[in-house]
Amino acid sequence: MSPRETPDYDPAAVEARWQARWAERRTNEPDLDRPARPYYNLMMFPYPSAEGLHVGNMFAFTGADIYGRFQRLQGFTVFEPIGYDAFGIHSENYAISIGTHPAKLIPRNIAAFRNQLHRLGGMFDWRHELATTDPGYYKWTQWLFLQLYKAGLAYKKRAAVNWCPKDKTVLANEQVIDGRCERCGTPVEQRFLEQWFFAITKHAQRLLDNLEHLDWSDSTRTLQRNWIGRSEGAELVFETPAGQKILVFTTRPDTVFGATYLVLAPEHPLVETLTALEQRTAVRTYQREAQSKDVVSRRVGDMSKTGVFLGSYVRNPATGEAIPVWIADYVLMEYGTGAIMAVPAHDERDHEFATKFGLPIKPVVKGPGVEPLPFVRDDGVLINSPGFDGLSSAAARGKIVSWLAERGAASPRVQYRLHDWCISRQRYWGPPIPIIYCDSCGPVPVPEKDLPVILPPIEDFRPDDSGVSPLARHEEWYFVKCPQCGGKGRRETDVSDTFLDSAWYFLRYPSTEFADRPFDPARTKTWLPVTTYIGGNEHAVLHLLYSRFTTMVLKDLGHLSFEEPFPKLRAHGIIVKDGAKMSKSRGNVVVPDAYINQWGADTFRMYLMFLGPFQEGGDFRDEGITGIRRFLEKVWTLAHECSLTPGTSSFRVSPGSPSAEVPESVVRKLHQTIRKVGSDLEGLQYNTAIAAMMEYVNEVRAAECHDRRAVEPLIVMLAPFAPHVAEELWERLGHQETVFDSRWPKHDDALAALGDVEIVVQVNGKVRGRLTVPRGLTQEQVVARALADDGVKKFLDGKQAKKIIYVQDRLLNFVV
RNA sequence: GCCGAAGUGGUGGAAUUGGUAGACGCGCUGCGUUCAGGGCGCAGUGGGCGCAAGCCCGUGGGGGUUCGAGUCCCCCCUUCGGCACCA
Repeated sequence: MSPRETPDYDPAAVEARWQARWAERRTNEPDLDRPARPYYNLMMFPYPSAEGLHVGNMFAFTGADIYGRFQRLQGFTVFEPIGYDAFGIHSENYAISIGTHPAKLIPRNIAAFRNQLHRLGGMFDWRHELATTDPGYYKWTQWLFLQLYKAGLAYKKRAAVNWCPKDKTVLANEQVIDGRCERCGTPVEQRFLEQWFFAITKHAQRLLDNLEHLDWSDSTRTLQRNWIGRSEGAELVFETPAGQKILVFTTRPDTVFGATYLVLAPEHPLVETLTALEQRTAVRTYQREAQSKDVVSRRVGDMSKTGVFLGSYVRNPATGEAIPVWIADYVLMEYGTGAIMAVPAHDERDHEFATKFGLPIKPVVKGPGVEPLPFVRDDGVLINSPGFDGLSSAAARGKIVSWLAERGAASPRVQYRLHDWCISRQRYWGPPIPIIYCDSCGPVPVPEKDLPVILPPIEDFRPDDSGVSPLARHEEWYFVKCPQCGGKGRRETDVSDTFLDSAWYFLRYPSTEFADRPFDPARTKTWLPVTTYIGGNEHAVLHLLYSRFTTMVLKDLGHLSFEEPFPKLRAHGIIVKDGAKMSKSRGNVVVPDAYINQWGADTFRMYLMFLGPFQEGGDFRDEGITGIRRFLEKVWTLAHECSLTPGTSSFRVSPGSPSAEVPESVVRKLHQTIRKVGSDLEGLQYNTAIAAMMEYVNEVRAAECHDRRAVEPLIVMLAPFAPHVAEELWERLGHQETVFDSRWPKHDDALAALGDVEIVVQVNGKVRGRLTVPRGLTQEQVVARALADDGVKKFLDGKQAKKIIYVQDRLLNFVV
């Protein structure tokens, strides 16, 4: 049989053809109402920047798409939606910088993204595309706010906030990196504004506990655990002579006998009453300084201790001694009670402060051995603590708290580092928070029937430094009748945080066509929670925590039947270039479109996956891409060289036993490859899966095997990685249906173990020979053969082996 | 400072989880095809010594456990992420 003429592989033509065909045949549109085996394959949606999808996005989406396509070949009905996280400061700032209105810019960016996503060949169900900027979407973001408001989980408070003087807006703590604005790098200042918060701390313990049962990586769970920051300790009461109680939080109640002074945060409400007359000026000056200090110097920059004595004293509940009260900005109002008992002998910060201001240092814990530090940080044995001396720190903690509790001076307490979620943004490009302030009724939620509160089109959307959102300048929008009494009202002018948009988008995807509900109960029951969520580790904390919180609340309110949205999460790594993160300033940004044009999407997809382990990322070097292209060319040729023997036109999962057409070496390698590629795909180890397919191709070529039964399973395995060329070859091999409606080939362990094995023979752990023997020999049989081997004989040198170690079919070691 | 991850050829990275270190790819070298270039094919490619067979060394550094260590234990160094005056 003469091989057919092999046409050139033209990726551009193949890819255009199949993208059109997928759309035409609705290949990627599963039946959402009656799926056989629903599988919700979710990837983190992108923010549509003006630069277009970057290599990092493509890497992430390709890896997630491969996973979805693989699950489909396993027989699942896979729903793989995509959308755009299009509100937010980043979009708005970019619009400002190029002098365009975001309402014009964003649709343009989305169109460009959509185009790129098509070209990448993802298995997206385009019927369910969404954008958070669509009023049909943010109507329900506002609805979500109202549900939290009604449940008492959304509240307003005046709070010190991070203020970026350049972006002229409040930043969430999370948007402050090293005391600087995450976006523009400007040092952040402190301001006080009325802000909307979500009471996420109410669920801190639940968010922490549930982590135990999630199929997430340990590192991601650890990040969340640290972010929630649970500390166990006690609240102790220190009384003033006038009987006022000051509460402090401590994790070290065992050191209370060593508390020689007390420190309040400068903003602490009791500072006023505890300040002695003669200290009033000094205290006020210090308070003013602390407040005007920007967050950089208070939190990060200058860590040297400052403070002022208030001129008054409180009683240490353990010793009964009067100890001085100070204020210092190393004590933070936001954490604990805003007050600490200072134990300079056992805390580094207190030690520094006490040394600087000449305060007494009283050791109450004896550490093990000689201490290199001037203070003992670690647990030890108590001293100078009447009634408790000799106890270990751990034992003393409980006993001292109980002892003080009897006199009402202590109670156990758990403290979290997590703060409530500030969702207010004094900006334009976001969903308006649906609240109306009425002169007589106060704050009134916008009735659900009046949603969405449309973001009004305003020409000058730029923020100014008034601390008030630009929306306040739009008078027709701003002034509104109170929905309760019909009186004069004004709208809330803050918009909500982008993280709120993305905290529920996965609930919307299956239900995008329903205008009258955020998520359809039947669809939600079928598709949620998300089967597998794949995304970047940069969202390990905030997005994932907020989504978990939102889901939890919706469950409590009866809208959902589950409380964890992402039972299975996989995080991918990042793509670097020349060992450094890609960035415009470094000038090492890779523009992916050029690569797709030059090499085709299939080659590009596979190359990205071959760079390194998906979950770790890798270094982008364009030299390597030729290797993938050569591989696809080889597969192309192999498929065309197959003999199309009549009677074998339907797909066979395996060529069966070795035959004249398919030799043993190919059969064995095929089954090994099916096994390896399948388990690698399940574990997202795409780089080694590709290597395994390459090895298989090398084997088939070396054996000069031209049988379709050796090639068809390869095409199926290749399909998740290079869907276009796989479809093309599948069709050319005579199949009518999409390759994605076929099934993953089944491997047979017996066929994967065909033939002889090589056994390594060692003498004293060093390799001295190799034997090719039939599988399954006993130790005696292998030893006999090994002793006949010249190389082995030489090293045994006539000596008797003291010990022989035999690993079946693998290794034999003589110890002499 | 605290928490986490990682250090393997010229290079990106493999290694059945304690059992042949360097799979697969890139690059490089030689040969072939070619007017030439590219492409493709074949062979080689961790370091040292050697004509060769072969021997010795080798997974950041040092020590240990083991018949056997890239893998486990202890100490140290470096890099990258996260948190950071959180009491």
